[in-house]
Amino acid sequence: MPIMIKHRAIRDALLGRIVSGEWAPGRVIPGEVDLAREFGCTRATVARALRELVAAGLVERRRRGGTRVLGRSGRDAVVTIPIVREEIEAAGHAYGYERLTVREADPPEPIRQAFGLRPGAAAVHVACLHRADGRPAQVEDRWINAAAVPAVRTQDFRTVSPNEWLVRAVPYTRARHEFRAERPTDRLRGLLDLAPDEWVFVVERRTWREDAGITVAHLYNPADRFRITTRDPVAFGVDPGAG
Amino acid sequence: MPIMIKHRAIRDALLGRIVSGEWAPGRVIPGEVDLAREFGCTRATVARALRELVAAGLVERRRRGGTRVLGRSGRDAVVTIPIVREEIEAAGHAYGYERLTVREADPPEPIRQAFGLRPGAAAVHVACLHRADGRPAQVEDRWINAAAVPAVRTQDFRTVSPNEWLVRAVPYTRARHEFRAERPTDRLRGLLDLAPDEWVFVVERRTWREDAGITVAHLYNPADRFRITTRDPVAFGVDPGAG
DNA sequence: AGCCATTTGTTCGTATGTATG
DNA sequence: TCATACATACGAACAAATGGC
Repeated sequence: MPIMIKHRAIRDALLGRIVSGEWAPGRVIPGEVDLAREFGCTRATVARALRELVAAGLVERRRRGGTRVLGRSGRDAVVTIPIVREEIEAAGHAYGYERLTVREADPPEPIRQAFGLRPGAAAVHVACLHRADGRPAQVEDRWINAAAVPAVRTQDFRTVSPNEWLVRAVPYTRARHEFRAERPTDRLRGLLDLAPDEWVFVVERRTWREDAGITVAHLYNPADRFRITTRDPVAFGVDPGAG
Repeated sequence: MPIMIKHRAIRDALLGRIVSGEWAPGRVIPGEVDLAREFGCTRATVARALRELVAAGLVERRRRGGTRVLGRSGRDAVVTIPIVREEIEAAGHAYGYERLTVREADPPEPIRQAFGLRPGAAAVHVACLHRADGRPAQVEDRWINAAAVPAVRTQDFRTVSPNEWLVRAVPYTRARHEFRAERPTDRLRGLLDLAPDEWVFVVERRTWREDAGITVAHLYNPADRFRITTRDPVAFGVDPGAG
């Protein structure tokens, strides 16, 4: 049993009063000096505990106004974007990778806009197929901004998937994702071996480095065997470790 | 122009060195005392800046081992679970609500397990339909644990949707979501006025209070006109406010 | 509108504990 | 073993914002 870490104990004690309803949303809780006296520590320690509750979105603080409990609209959640290779191997299946096509070309209009490229500027397009025990699991369709990532021209992606190459080679500063379901094209239906009426679950991933677009990827998954799950954003609710 | 806040300035300076690639993943960055000397402050201030980078998942710290830059697998993102009424009104449509059924009954096995209920224990089931300008937008199918939320028996949900009633009346401590696409039942196809081959995008939401399950909801959306988007978890990358 | 006490926000310097290479 | 570097905490001081008189 680890010894008690004060700021964490305080944070958890306050958390308990909030989730138990003892301190209802809207209520102003005692000030730092009062809490410091109650818990037998200095203001700085209480402040640190409160700062974590702010980061978790549970309370709001204002000078002079004190610390107020927020109502949890409770709509924020954290998703871990799955990496198909890891998912397949974690499930105990054999991972298979096959590059379908790679070419340098003029990207279509929506992609060009995402990259902020002028017409005629070049980009690299890669399509590939990921398998689990030989069965198609995901089609990856990706554009990479050749201006932002010159090294992409030297890659043929024959054995390394663009996904894995990019995370290693190219740092990015922003990412955005979109989840949706789509009617598959005939090509997708064939590649993924879909049931006649089956749709695809699409994960669209875009990354930027500062303001320059790096890549736009469409990850097509058979909707019958794909899902995305979330977890709570308040990490310390379940894991007190990350302080 | 706000005056410089040291720990924030330091945090951003370090962030810049990381995202620019000057400090590549795997590299051990200078220690707290060195950074404190460089930035002209005390160790505590540097430590606070570094703590935020840890929280953001950009670096890893170990006693004696120092602070190491992490490769961004970059898979964490934040989703805001959409509330159908807000989405519809934000889009400038008229929101319509219709309760379909409400009854107290024995929940099916998967729901019972989620609630941790013994067979025979009662729960309330509600089904309702949300509309945008009269057009069906979402079917909400929900079980509520009557043991954990006794007040649910007094509600008929004729005018207030279970969603909005719950967020007001029942605090929760944990939530989990799952996104997937499904072949609709005939009933759903009719209710949502789906195209003949159209699938539904399902948001499954479960909430708990401590260890007691509160509710399991299935939100069925026409896949043709529904999507979920994410944003970056590193708040200070775009908004320096949340320190 | 303006003053002012209150409360949070930031930083300092110091001290000591703890994991670890 | 032991020096190292992070981790926690203290007490003090001043700055900045702001709600209420």
